[in-house]
Amino acid sequence: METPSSDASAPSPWADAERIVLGRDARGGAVAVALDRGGEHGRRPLSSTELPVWVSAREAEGAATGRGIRWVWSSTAAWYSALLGAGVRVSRAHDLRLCHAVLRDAVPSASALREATAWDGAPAEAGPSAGALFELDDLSGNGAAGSRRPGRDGVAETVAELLRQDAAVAQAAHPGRMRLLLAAESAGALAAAEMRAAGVPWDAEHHDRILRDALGDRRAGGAPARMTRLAAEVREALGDPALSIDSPPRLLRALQRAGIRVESTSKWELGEIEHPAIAPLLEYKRLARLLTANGWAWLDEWVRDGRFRPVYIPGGVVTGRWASSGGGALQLPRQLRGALRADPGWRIVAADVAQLEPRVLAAMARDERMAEAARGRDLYEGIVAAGAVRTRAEAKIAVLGAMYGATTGDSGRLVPRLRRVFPDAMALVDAAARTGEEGGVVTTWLGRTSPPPDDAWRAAQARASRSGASPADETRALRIGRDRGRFTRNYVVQGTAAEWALAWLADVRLRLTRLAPVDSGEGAPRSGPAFARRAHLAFFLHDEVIVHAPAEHADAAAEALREAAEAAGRLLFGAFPIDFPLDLRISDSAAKD
DNA sequence: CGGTAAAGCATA
DNA sequence: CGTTTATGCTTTACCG
Repeated sequence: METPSSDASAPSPWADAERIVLGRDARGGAVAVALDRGGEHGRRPLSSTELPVWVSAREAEGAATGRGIRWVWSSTAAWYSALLGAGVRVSRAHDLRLCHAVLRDAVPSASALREATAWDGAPAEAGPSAGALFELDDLSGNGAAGSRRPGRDGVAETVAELLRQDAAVAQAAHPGRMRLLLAAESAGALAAAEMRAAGVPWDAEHHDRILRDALGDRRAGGAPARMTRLAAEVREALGDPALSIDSPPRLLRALQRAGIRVESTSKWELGEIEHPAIAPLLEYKRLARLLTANGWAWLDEWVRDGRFRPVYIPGGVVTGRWASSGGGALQLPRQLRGALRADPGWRIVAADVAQLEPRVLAAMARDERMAEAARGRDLYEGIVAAGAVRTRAEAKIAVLGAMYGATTGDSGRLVPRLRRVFPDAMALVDAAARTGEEGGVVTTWLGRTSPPPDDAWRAAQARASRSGASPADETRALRIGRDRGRFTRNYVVQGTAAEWALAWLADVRLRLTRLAPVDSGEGAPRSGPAFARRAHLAFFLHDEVIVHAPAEHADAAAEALREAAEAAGRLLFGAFPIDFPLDLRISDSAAKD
């Protein structure tokens, strides 16, 4: 039930396609409602067996006519996971729950939308350990439907919410940009569901080898060999044979008893100390972290049949970045990247954007000099060449300080030099910080809007502005204000970078559908759904995309990644001369050198 | 005993 | 040449 690939051009994620709403009727069965400009024109009940067949047929028709379909549903995590489980893939969607969250904050005048509070909050979704994806029967009311939020999947409510969202988009500050944002957000949800279904190709034996090399042999009922030995060295050096190293308070007391003057057991504080206990202790902590976070227990829980299946949460971070739940997909240590390994006959095509955030800042601010410094490979070298600072290391610290709001140390000292050379870029982040300090909201390039100040901010400001406020109240209000300023300063940059990355991901996803599937048999993936028989997205991490591709399509996949990056830049910033160069690697694994 | 906070560290 | 943004996860400590 593959959707056919078009020969020449990939479908656009942004196209103004025909919309078909999927919802549930009173008995819980699926219903499709076709909408065009004049309104509803056709309604069709679908049994749980008809649904995937019908969706697949409409999708194929849409591809053939060139106009395409945009599927509108309450939640991609629920509806699309079920369709994928039945082997059906779609090109475009509109995820009402995700788009509701964006519009609610971005268009405060859309009161009908704000009042539809059933759309707030988390989606009904399968738990991370459930393993099984959603069943179609859940959508037709026979399964765990009782546990789902009522009132959101109903077809009337689904159509009503879409109309509220259409009205809200029209009221947005920049409706065109908002449409792009909603399409990007929804495309990201499709990609997340597909990546979960396909899984990250994961070599459990290689992972096990990394663990044994680092930790030593596995011991039943105890810590691995090397950890046990390091722990003994630490106890010996501290003269405390019974010390429990895993307990920070006990460890801290033991360190202090041994005459080591530290206030915490953190590695950056310990790193300053010269004492025979320190080296084995730091090594022990490093290994303990590896064991508990990504050790054999993680492998047993999260890797099955050569695939790691993380749970992505699109839009899970206020800035629009994805979050994850279970599996820790967004915190995979670099040490384990080598276990992300292609199937036999396949390749890992890994791409990441060099210095995405400052490039995005240059483009948003229309800062020509900063864009010039960014042209080519390394933005930090460009900043040195522009004369702002003397070395690449200084440039990096200065740029991070500018985007994070550093005020102290070398970072804070270097930021003013950046301000002299790139006044437009700095004015943008400085203004965002000022707005945040004053309690205002800021928006990304496409219009995602930061949350309003929280209760702590309002309470602190209120206390400080009373007559008779103490100096302590004023200091506290100032500090909380600055904290919020650093948040909004970073929000506009991190959020716009997330938009660029979503646009990139969405475009890559559809470009890859141009590549033909490979036959089962030799070179076919070891496991996974039918759509994963061709080059497919395997991993996404803020500014990095990994594609799993048949060896013969690896170069084409790399080209798709490059073309999509260029397209994303043009989509967001038009003709403004900013480029987004990629680090591209084609290899058997995702290990970095 | 169960739920939550905090520490600490991994990622961008 | 620095610790400033956003997260998730595991462990221990602590509270009712």
